[in-house]
Amino acid sequence: MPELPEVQTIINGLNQKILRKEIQEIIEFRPGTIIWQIPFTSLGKVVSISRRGKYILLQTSNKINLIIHLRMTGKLVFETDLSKSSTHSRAEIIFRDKTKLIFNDIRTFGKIQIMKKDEEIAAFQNLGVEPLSEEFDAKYLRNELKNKKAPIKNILLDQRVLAGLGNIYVAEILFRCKIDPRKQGNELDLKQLKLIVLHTKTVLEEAIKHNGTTISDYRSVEDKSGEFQNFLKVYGKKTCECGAEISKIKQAGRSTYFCAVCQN
DNA sequence: ATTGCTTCCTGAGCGC
DNA sequence: TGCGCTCAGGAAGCAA
Repeated sequence: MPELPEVQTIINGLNQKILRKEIQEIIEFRPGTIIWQIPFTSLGKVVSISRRGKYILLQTSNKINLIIHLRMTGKLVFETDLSKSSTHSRAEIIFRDKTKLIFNDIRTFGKIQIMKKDEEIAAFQNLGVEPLSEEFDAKYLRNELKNKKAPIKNILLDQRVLAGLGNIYVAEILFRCKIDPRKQGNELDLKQLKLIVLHTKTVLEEAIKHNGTTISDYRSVEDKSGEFQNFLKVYGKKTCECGAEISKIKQAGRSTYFCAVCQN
C-alpha cells in the first residue's frame, strides 16, 4: 500500500520518535515476519533512519541494518504504552526506554530483514534511481525505455527502473502528463519523457507535503491519515474534470484508471 | 532480456 | 443475515 510519499512520511515520523533509542528486544508474533540474516546479536541504538524506494532503512550503532518493507498493508505505529497491541501486530521493536514500534500488517506481506551494515548495498542493488534525485531525468528515462515495448504504466511500476512509485501515483502522474497508460515505452517522444520526469517529481513532492495518500490502510507513525487523497484526479474516480467518464482497465493484473479523452 | 502470469494473505464490499 | 465472489495501494518467482 504505501508508496514513496507514504514511506517518506513514515521516515519523517520515525526520525521524530525513535532516533537514538536503544533497541532492547525484537519480538516476532507471526513467524516469517522477521528475517535474521545474521546470528542473533545485540543491535544497539538507532543511529539513522532513511528511505530507498519503498524500503525503510534503520541503521544501528552496532553496524546492523534493519530493512523494513511494508508491502500492501504494513504499518509502523509508535507506542508509549508497552501493554498496547492489536490483532494484526506481527512484530514489535522494544526500546530500552519502555517505548516500542509496532509492526502491524493485515495481509502479512511485509517483512523486516536484519543484516550486517555491509549487506545494505546487496539488498538495494536491483532498485532503479530515486525519482526525486537529479539522476532521474529525461536522458535516463530515454535510455531505460528505448527497448521496452511494455505499456508505460507497467514500466513506471517496475522498481528496477524507478524506485518508489506504485499504482496510485503512476495513475496520477500519467494523467498530469496527458499520456495514455497503454502507450508503449519506446513510442514516447522526448517531450513526453520530460513531462513524465516533471510530473513525477511534482506529484511526489506535493504528496509528501500532504503526508501521503490514505485510501484505506495507510497511516503515519502517529496513526494519522494522509491528505493527498483529496488531490487525486483519476485514481478511484468516476468522472474526469473534463466531464468524460474515467476508464478502468487491467494492466499487469492491476487496475489502471485514466481518462481516454485527456490522455492519448 | 523482456513480458506477463501466479502467488503470498486477510478483509471489505457487493449481489443474491 | 449470510454466502460466495471479486477486489485491494506490492513484488518475487517462474515460464514463455
